[in-house]
Amino acid sequence: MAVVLKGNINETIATRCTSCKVRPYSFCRCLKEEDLRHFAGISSEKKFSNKQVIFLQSDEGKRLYNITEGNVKIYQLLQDGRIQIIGFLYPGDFFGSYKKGRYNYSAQAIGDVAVCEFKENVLNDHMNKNPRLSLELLNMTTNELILAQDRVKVLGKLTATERVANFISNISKQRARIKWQDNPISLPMSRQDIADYLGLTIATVSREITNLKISSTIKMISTNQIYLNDKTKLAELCN
Amino acid sequence: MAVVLKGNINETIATRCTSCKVRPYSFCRCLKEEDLRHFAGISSEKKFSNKQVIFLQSDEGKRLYNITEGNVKIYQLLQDGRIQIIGFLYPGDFFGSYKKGRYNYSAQAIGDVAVCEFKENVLNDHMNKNPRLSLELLNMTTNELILAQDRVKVLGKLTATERVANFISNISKQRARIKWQDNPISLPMSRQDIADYLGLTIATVSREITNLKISSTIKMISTNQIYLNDKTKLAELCN
DNA sequence: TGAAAAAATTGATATAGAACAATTGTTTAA
DNA sequence: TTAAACAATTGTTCTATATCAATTTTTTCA
Repeated sequence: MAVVLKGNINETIATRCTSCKVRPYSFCRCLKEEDLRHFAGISSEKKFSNKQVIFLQSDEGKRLYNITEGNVKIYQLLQDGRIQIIGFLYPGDFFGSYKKGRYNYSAQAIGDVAVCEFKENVLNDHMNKNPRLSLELLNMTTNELILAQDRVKVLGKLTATERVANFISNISKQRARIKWQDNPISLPMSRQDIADYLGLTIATVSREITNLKISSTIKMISTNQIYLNDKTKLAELCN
Repeated sequence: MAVVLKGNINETIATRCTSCKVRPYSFCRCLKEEDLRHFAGISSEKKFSNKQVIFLQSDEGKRLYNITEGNVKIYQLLQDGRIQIIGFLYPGDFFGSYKKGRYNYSAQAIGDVAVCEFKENVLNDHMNKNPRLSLELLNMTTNELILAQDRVKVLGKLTATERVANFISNISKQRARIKWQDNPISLPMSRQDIADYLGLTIATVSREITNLKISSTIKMISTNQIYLNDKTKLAELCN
């Protein structure tokens, strides 16, 4: 926490953006230092606590978000209460896509969360003036698309064992990407969330985790802390 | 076919683009008439026949495609031969996303297909000069992302009945979007393809179609031609 | 046109994972 | 610190869909 001011010290005007720790992983990384002041002006910071709703699928889609702290789950709810978690998002992830004015999913905080909120029309204006920004957002959206397509494969063809192995392996990789400790890993979400994400039930997820323990592919440090004992074995189980 | 020349007749220089019938549905719709000549120069037309491979997942990802005619299936192959079809693409659809230089899926023609092929670096250059283009491609990619996320829900939570109903309903909607006849609809792909798309087996898909016939929700005109008898009932089955 | 091949349908059986339920482990807060 | 509430694990049974297999229908091409 003491290093937060690093880099600001010699600047006349410090903004949220100039000291933002997730900028290297966010779409705004393409902006030049001199653009940041204005950019900070078109967004506002918002905070959410565990289980707080950021928006619902039925809300009018007018705002877009970038995570600066914590994790967010995005999910679709069916009429009869069935839930499908579309994704668990990390710092630097951009979300809030909508169609015909409605969001395509609901979004909820997992633990404490901070986001940058953008008004859709203001951000669009800014992208028109800053072509680099739309190109960067295109790159990020393309990456998200690739992730979604991989999830289609997971849910369409993989067995329960493969899904859970994949899940653990991906979390480790995801954490490495944003320079977090990638072993042991902590799971910020509940077993129910994991089940709703993988298209399984709690019981099946729990049994598969038990199997991974038995084969000593993983070791549980606590319910939500997993040490990857044997990454090779884990990779083999992924498919 | 006689109408192909319509609109070209008074132009000094006709290009593929000026007479292109899918431009209203493609990312290039944002270009001005005077840009088209140059744009036609940076792409080349390619044709494929049924089951011909457009690219494999293992190929070096350097080219991007826009469908001008026919349907394309994109799919991922697992080591042991399992296949998951990620999507069936239509005229106007853009594809070829890749990560770390490799495509994220393989692409194969269904029936006769024509595409515009772009070299990735040339298209990128063009987007830098034409910011409208990256914004348009961002919009299209966002829509694709929304479709992929809906597929996550279908494969993660819907029953076989719901999946097949959804599939038929979506094809009808998709056809309406590009101004094709939306009832009856024709299915350009085989039952095996439908199964690999929905995460089911041929047998299950066949049984579900039979059920839809029995409940007279649909009527089969031929194996690949379906008349939607009762769209309300079909919508109810969707979830 | 008609025989061979391929695709789709339908039937019988098996099974992965769901559903339901009981137990154990972990937080929470008084 | 301890009981109440909640979350996770484990056990048992059930079911939706897979698998295997036999027809039937459609397509291909000689």
